[in-house]
Amino acid sequence: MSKSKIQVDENGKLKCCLENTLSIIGGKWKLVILWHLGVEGIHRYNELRRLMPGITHKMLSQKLKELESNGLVHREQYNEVPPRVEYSLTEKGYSVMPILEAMHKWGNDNW
Amino acid sequence: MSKSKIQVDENGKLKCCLENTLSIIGGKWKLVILWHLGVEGIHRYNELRRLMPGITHKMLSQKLKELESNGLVHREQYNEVPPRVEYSLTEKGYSVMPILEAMHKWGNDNW
DNA sequence: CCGTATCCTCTCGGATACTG
DNA sequence: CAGTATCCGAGAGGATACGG
Repeated sequence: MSKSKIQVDENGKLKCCLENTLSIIGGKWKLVILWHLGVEGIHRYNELRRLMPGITHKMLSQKLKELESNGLVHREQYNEVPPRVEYSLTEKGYSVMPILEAMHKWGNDNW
Repeated sequence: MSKSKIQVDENGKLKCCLENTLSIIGGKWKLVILWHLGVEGIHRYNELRRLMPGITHKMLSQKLKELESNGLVHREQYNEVPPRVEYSLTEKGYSVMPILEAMHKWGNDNW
């Protein structure tokens, strides 16, 4: 097994990339949310809740807001009664799919 | 942007893959440790400490032990004076490199 | 040199109730 | 339906001191 192609640009540079990335898509729920939106497309708020039985109201809205402010998720609100809000991935959101695929593959290979 | 190739096998199956993967390589330090060992090869304990200025004694030894018990890291102890311990990646450890590369690339592209 | 043991802080995430 | 507010507990992570 040869060494990786990854090279460090300067002192600590790559480490910072990893930490920056983790700060945006880390935690218990963000990758799962991104996966649902990436694989299945647009979802309403309560659809996402049903798809993630373990998540709480607070976590879902909080993580969606964080993902939106980081430009990974787009929030479309329709002023109807009852209210309707649809979430989808942005271009930047889709760009994390390779990470998701790599993790999914690794999870499959090691279980 | 078309949908991802990821497909869900059954109800919640892929989500579990992600969560299992996260449980092993998640957290603040594990990916950084794997990166150093994967890119630079074998390292002694104190070398790793110097490469990760922020990490504490407790975290480094704790995370190394977890990575070892999960079969990602190999620990080789030499009974000399002073003691010497070398850490390296196992085959399974190297198998997480695609995830690391994907995250590194994403971090670079988005900064 | 390479750790472990304690103790402590602080953030993440959960439960529950309330609002437009 | 789609959230926000408040409170709370557990556990991750840090500082420091001690041991083999």
